[in-house]
Amino acid sequence: MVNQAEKELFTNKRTIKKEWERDENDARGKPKRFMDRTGGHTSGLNRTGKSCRLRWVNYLHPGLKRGKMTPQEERLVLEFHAKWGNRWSKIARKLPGRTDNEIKNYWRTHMRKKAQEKKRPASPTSSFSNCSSSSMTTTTTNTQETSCHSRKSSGKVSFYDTGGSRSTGDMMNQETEDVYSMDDIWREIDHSAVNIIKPVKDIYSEQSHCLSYPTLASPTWESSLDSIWNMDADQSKMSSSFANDQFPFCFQHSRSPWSSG
DNA sequence: AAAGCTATCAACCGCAATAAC
DNA sequence: CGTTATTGCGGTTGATAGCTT
Repeated sequence: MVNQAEKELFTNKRTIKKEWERDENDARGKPKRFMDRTGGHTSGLNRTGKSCRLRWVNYLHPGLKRGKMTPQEERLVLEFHAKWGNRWSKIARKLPGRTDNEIKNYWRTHMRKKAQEKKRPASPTSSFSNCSSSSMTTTTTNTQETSCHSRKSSGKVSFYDTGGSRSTGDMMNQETEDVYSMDDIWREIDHSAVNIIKPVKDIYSEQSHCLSYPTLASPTWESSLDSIWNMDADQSKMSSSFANDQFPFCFQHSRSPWSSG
């Protein structure tokens, strides 16, 4: 949680450094990596505007939830991933307080776990170690569309890219030998999990474009954050205007507050 | 207690799209 | 209208905490 004084540190880019110094020993106590390998402007910081922005979005944002995913959230991630594949930002918009990065990380861990368990000799209790094992949902078809969407240009193949029937690169081939393939995982999910859980739509109205979560990290920010998390893919096009509306304190300049130029 | 292993998650990379000049 | 800067995104890496042996 970032208090008012901390928020105000963002009022202009010059204060970011202060915030950074303060944050250096933040609650988690983890040392941060301050290397900037992008070679951009750093404004005396070992940070670019870009990395500042990223850190705000993924870590410092007062509306972010902390802690483990709830069973509901896990379910939602699975549901929406089945729908949209690796469209993490889109999924994140449906999960108030969660970032695409967080969801991505979760998914990666999650799928790795699944892969490992699956790889083990068939065990009758084989499932995810958490409740999400029973929360897998129906379709896998859209994952193909997904992977088309991901990595438009580089053609890299991700470990956690659920891949579908996409042509597999070297990495995937390797995985077939070393690790349980994502295709297999999805097949497994298909076979085992259909109808196990109540469809997400029954829990949260999709029409609302957002899940009305009972708690947000910051009540003060709730209303504004709602609109952030409510943003749909198309709405996100308006992100620039959102920036001005939601974070007036940090967007005093017409250009980005993160830029150091 | 120490070493090895695993899980977690913040941050980096690089590309594309968009905005500002 | 071209150039440059910024933002958004998905993929990936690596440090570290915590667990196991």
